[in-house]
Amino acid sequence: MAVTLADVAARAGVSSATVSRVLNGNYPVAGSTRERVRRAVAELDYVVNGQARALAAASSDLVGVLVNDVADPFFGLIASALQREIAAGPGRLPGDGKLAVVCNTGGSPEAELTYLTLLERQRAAGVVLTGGAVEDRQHTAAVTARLARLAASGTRIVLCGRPPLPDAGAEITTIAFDNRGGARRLTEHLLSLGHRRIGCVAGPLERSTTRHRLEGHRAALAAYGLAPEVAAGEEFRDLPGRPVVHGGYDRSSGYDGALELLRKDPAVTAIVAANDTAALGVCAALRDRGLSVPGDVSVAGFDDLPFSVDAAPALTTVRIPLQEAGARAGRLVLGRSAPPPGAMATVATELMVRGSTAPPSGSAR
Amino acid sequence: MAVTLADVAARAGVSSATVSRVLNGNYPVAGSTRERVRRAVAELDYVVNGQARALAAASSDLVGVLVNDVADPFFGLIASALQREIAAGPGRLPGDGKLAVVCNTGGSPEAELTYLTLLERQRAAGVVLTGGAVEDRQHTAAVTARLARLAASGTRIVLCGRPPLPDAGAEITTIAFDNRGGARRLTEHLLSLGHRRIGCVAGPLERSTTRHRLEGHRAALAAYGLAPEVAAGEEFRDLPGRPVVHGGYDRSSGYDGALELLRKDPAVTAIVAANDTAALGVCAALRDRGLSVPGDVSVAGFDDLPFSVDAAPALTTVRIPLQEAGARAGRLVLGRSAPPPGAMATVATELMVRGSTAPPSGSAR
DNA sequence: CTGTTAGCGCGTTCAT
DNA sequence: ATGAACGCGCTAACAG
Repeated sequence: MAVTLADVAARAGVSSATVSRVLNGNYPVAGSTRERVRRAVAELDYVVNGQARALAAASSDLVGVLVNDVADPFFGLIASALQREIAAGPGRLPGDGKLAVVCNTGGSPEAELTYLTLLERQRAAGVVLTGGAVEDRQHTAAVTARLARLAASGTRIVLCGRPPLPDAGAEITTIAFDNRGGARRLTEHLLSLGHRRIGCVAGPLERSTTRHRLEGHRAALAAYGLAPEVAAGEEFRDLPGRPVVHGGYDRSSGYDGALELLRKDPAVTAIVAANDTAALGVCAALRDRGLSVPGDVSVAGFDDLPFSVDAAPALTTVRIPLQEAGARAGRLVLGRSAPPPGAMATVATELMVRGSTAPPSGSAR
Repeated sequence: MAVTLADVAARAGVSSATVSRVLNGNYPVAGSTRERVRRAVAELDYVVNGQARALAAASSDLVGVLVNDVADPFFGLIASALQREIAAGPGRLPGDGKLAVVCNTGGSPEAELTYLTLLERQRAAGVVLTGGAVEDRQHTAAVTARLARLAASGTRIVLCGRPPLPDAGAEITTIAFDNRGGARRLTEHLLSLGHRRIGCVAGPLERSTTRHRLEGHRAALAAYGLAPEVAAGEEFRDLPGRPVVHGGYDRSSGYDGALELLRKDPAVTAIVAANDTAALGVCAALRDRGLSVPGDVSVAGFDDLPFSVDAAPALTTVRIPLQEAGARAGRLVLGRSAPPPGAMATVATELMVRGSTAPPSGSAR
């Protein structure tokens, strides 16, 4: 069996309480005693039992990080920055080191709830939910209820890259991404280049990120008099000459979406993709159709993932400071930094213009 | 405070032991009693305390997955497949659902040991170490010792994408990648195209993956009479006309490495990169130098990550079935599938020839 | 089938 | 400054 506190105590000739005090350093212990205990710990290769400690102290050092897709660098970048931030490191207290638990929901609402249960069961110190939320009334209510309970029991909750949950109380801090503004600037960029027939290969339906990006897109069109303003909650339908199709955030969704878009409107001169990965698929589909980018069709992505600059041509996209956001979420979930006013901060996004967008071929130069 | 077993028991008018039995379903309970307990659980929104359960049952449902870089899709793909495999799912027993804890070591030996301690403290059900190992005598010994102790205390250990640890006993199962064979076939491909001055922008020094890929590279050269066989353990030095530089697995390392390589030997006609991400950096550096790929210089990557096919030109690379390997590691760490003979399996790698490699410009066609 | 009784390993009183 | 004793919430052995 594993070595326990009592073993160490026996070896050091003290009581287990003393060993506990030495280990946690939160109580005065005589120097010589401390030394003896330290030696015994080393000699026995003692490692505290996390569950016993958590049970007795009613606290744990686990921080859950829910992501929609670990294989997607979007989440990887957030998670790695977050993990770096909360791990024990030089210049930080040893007990401060929390263990980030990256949980892959695959975008499934059920998996999300399952993981929240698991984390509640583990009495996690904190939970960070990253990326777009599934906007289903019932699911939102279920998540809200679970998070409220977690928060009530002392678990710190942070939302990173998803909209705030107004009904959950003020205990939940939100770091939102300005997807709407970024999308708007992106479409404005295309419009200013002269594009008028702009298609969207959007993300999954009912995902908050998808909705926000489409809202920004529509706002830009509306500003050019090309689309009616869409009231909140209203659905996004195709407009003549401005088709929209939905898919996932992966390359093949982009590929298929582009083909579908071309079927709907063969005359589009620009395509806005759900994200950079999908944009690569869009480019591939266009290439396979014999269309050049940006000669025949301009293509834009979103997120500015590291590989975007190496695509052919380099992708025009919208940069989200994912690492900064992840690090900040880490500080917030530890309580190391104070929540922003209103428990909510929006991180700015930045338009990155590169080679994949250009004036439409028929435009006067 | 949180609802406890006793609360549920009181509410249902039974003993806590009965509630425990209903929850775990590992003991006969009368149907009517079970129903009453179920109702009480639902009404009270009861969630078991994981630590208490783990403490009492001396087991936990945590599986640690150590990765060198969560932001790198190489690890993301392994981790997501693994997590999918070990999570509770349809057609699996509910208690079977384990929680994968993705731990980001950043390639740091200290972080690796820290996480192993943390996982030991949590009495993890299993630990999977993925990706190349740091080949330092002392560190290897430390890791081996820790893993041996973990294994002895019942934690299942699986190595995925790193070489076996011979001294740790047979309890540790290894899924190795055939980096050596893949690298060899890759360099053979370049040689057969007519390249003779081939540079390497290799991975970090002392990383097992780096060593294996370089060994394969050298083996191919040797087969063409272009390099002396290198004895095991011997260092890799430059050969005339076949320069090697070391860096990380990121894009900027590839970029810098390519520039350094060109300084060492401006006449190289082909460059083998540490992985696909670095290869993109290599291509960018060549482009910035006014060299075309593959016109002036051929470039090859490794891993065949999803974006490789969309690079310009598409990358010739070596495919590793990362998802299959991750899923297999998941099954092994759960004990759901039997270890291979010798506790070690090697997954094959496959050469993917694409547009980034071509005969050298001066070659007779 | 169900209740009672002991711990699991540790933190934390309360004494000393 | 140190030790003894209790309890965290749950499972498992033993009765009944």
